[in-house]
Amino acid sequence: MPEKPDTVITKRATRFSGADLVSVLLPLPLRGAYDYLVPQDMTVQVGDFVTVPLGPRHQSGVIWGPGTSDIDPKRIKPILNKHDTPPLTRITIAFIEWVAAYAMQPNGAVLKMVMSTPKALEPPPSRIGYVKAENPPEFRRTLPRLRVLQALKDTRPFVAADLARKAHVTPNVISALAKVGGLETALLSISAFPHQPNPDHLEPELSKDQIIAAKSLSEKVSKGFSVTLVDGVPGAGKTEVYFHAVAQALRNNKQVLVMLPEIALSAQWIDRFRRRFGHAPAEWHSDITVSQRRDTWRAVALKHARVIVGARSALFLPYQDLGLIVVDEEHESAFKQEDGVIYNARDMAVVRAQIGKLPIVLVSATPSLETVVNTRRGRYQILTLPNRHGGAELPEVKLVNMLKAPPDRGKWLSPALEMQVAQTISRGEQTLLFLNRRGYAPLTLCRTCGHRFQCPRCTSWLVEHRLVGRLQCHHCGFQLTTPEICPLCEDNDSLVPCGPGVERLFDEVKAAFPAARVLIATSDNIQSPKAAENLVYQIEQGEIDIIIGTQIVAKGYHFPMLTLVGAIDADLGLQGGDLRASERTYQLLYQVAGRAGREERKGRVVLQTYNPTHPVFAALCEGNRDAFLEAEIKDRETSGMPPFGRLAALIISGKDEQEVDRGAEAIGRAAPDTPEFRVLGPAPAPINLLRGRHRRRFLVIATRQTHVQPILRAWISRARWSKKIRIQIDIDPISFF
DNA sequence: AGCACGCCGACT
DNA sequence: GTCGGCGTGCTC
Repeated sequence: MPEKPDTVITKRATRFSGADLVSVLLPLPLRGAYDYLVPQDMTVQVGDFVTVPLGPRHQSGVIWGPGTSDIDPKRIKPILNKHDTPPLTRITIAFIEWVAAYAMQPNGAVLKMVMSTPKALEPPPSRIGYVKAENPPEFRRTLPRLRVLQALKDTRPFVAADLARKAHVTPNVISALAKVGGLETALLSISAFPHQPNPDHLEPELSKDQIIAAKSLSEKVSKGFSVTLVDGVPGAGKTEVYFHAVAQALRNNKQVLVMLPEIALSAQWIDRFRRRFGHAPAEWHSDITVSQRRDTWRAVALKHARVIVGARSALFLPYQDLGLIVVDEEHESAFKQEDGVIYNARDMAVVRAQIGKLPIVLVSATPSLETVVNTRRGRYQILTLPNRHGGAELPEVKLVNMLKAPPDRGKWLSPALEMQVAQTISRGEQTLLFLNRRGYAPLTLCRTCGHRFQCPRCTSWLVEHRLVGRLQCHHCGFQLTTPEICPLCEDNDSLVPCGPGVERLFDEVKAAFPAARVLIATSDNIQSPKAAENLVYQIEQGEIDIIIGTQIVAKGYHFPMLTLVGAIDADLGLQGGDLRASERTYQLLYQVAGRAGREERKGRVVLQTYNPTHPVFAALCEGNRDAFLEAEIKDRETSGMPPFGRLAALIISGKDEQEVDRGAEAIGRAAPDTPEFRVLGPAPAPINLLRGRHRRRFLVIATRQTHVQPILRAWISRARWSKKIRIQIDIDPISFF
C-alpha cells in the first residue's frame, strides 16, 4: 500500500519566454527530461504541450521546469511549437512524478501513459459543413435540391451526412448542389460531448439504508481528500449510492472518474448510468476507436467530458478539474497493470485523490483485505449496505463433496448438481455453470507415448480450443492446428483431452439436457461491448436456459431469471499456494454466487469441491465473511505479509537461460539481507519461460515501515550483469507469475 | 520508443 | 561479392 504522497511545493520558475532554457519531459523511457531553448516569440509554462526535435524526428512532450543540463549548449535545440491544448495541471504533474518514483520507472514512462494519444494534441479535424450560398448562381432547382435548401433554412451548418438525412436525399445531391454553387462550405467544430450527464435527470427511489449512505457520501464530495469504502452485498444498490455522489460532484461543476475492472464488458452499467443521468458518460478503454480516443482525450483535457468511465488507464487522462473518483469492484485484480509500468490502479487512484485533494470511493461486495485493514486502521471510512434492495434474499449455498459423490469418469457435473439443473429448467428458470477454464481441455496428451503438448515459448500446457480446432497457449498466444497424429510417436487417434474446459462442459451439458438452450460465455466469444450486449440481451429475453461461463460472467450482471449457480471446480483458485489464493477464491465464488436470485425468486448456489473443509467454503456456506476475513487478516499479520508487510518482486529475464542464471546469481550475491528487508531467491518464476524469455525471480519481504525503493535501487546499482538481461521491478506484486 | 550503426549468415 | 538479421547505443 502506497505511502502518503509528499506535498512539497517546489519554488521554481513556472513561466518561460524567449531564450530561456527549459527542461521538456518526453513520453519515452529516458533517464530524465531533456533541455530545449524557448524561441524568441514563444512563451511557455510548466505543463504546456510542445513539439521538439529529437534526433532526426519530431516528438511531443511537456514543459517540466527550468533547464538543468550541463551538456554542451551547442547541442541544445529550440522548441518547434507549442500546442493549444491546455497545460497539464500541477496535480497531474505531481501524480506522474509520484507514480514514477513508486514504480521505479522514469518519469517519461509514466508520461507516456498520459500522452497515450499523441494525435489528440493536434487541433481536432474540423469537419466541413454546408450552409445555403448567399448569392447562388443559376442552377436547376430540382425537388431534392429544394428539400436540401429547405432543411437549411436556419443558418446552422450541417455535415453532409446529417444534411442528407435531414432532407431525405442521397449524399450525391448534396455534393452536386455544392458543386453548382447552391451550397457553401463552413468549418464545423464539433464538440465530442455535446450532451452532459444531468445530475437531476432521474433520481431513483432509494431504500432507507441507501439514503443514509448516499447522503453521507455526497457530503464528502466538497470536502477534500477522503477514502470511503462502500461495502454491501450484491444487489444492495451500491451503484445508486455512489451515483448520488457523482451527481453532487457534477453539481459542483467537477469532473468525475469511475473506474471499472472490465469496462468493455459493462454495457449494463452504461445503461444504468444513462437512465440515471440522461446521457452516456465518456468511455475510455482498449475497445474504443482511434477517433473516439482522440476526441475523449481532448474533451477530458478541455473539461468538456464531465464523467469518464474507464479501465485502469483512464486514471492517466489529463483531467482539468477532477472532483471525485469511484473505483467499482475495488478488489479486482484487473486493476493491476502487469507490464510496462507496473502499478495497481486502485492504489494509484487513492494517491491521485490525495494529491488532488478529492474524495475517492472504493466499492465492493467483497472488499480486498488491504482495504478492510485500512478501514480498521481508520485510514479509510466505511459505509455498509447490509440488505438487498427490494428485499431479495441472499442465495443459499450448498457444497457437493466430490470425494463422496463424484460424477462418472470423464464427466464434471455431479449427480446432485445435475438434478438441481433439471429442476431449475423445469421451473423455467436459468442456470449459470461457472468454470474458470477456457477451451475444451487444459491439457492434451498422447495415450500411446505420453507426449504432452506444451508451449515452446512458455512453461504452460497448450489448451485445446475445439471450436476453432487449435491448441493455444494462454500466456503468449502461440497456437497450432490440433494435430490428428501424435507429433512424437506418430500414432493415430491417440491424443486425449485431460481435464475440463467450458467447451467440454458444454458437450456434457448438451448430452444431459438435449432440449436446453446452452450458451458459452468466455473472453473468446465476448470480445466487444456489442457482443457482451447481445449476450446480456439473449439471457434477459429468456432465450437461454444454461450459461456456461468463466469469470467474465462473475461481475456485475443482473439476470432476473437466473436462480441456480453451480461452480464446477470451486477449488480451482486455491491451488498454487499464492498469498491471496483463498481471498481471491472467496471473492470470485461470492461474486458468482451473487448472480443467483437477484429478484423475488430465491437463488441457489452449488459448489463442487474436493476440499469441503477449507475455510473458504465454510465462510461461503454460512455467509460469514467477517470471520473468514478475520482469520485471513490474522494469518497475514503473523506472517508479516501485506498489508502488514511489503512485497516487491524482481524478475530477471533473458533469452539465454544460462546467461539469465548467471545474472540472477550475480544480482543475488549483491542482495541486502536484513530482518527489515528479506530477499528470497533467485528462483525460477512460476512461469519460468514466458514468450521465449527465461525468467528468475526474487521476492522481497519487507516490514511496513521500510521504504523499499531506495534499497532496491542501491541493490541493483551494486550488482553487475550482462546487458542481454532485463530486470523488471514489481512493487506490491499480486500475481506471482 | 524510434532510428542508425555495425557486425555475421544465405542469396541475386 | 551484397542483403539483411537484430544487438547496441543515442537522442537535449
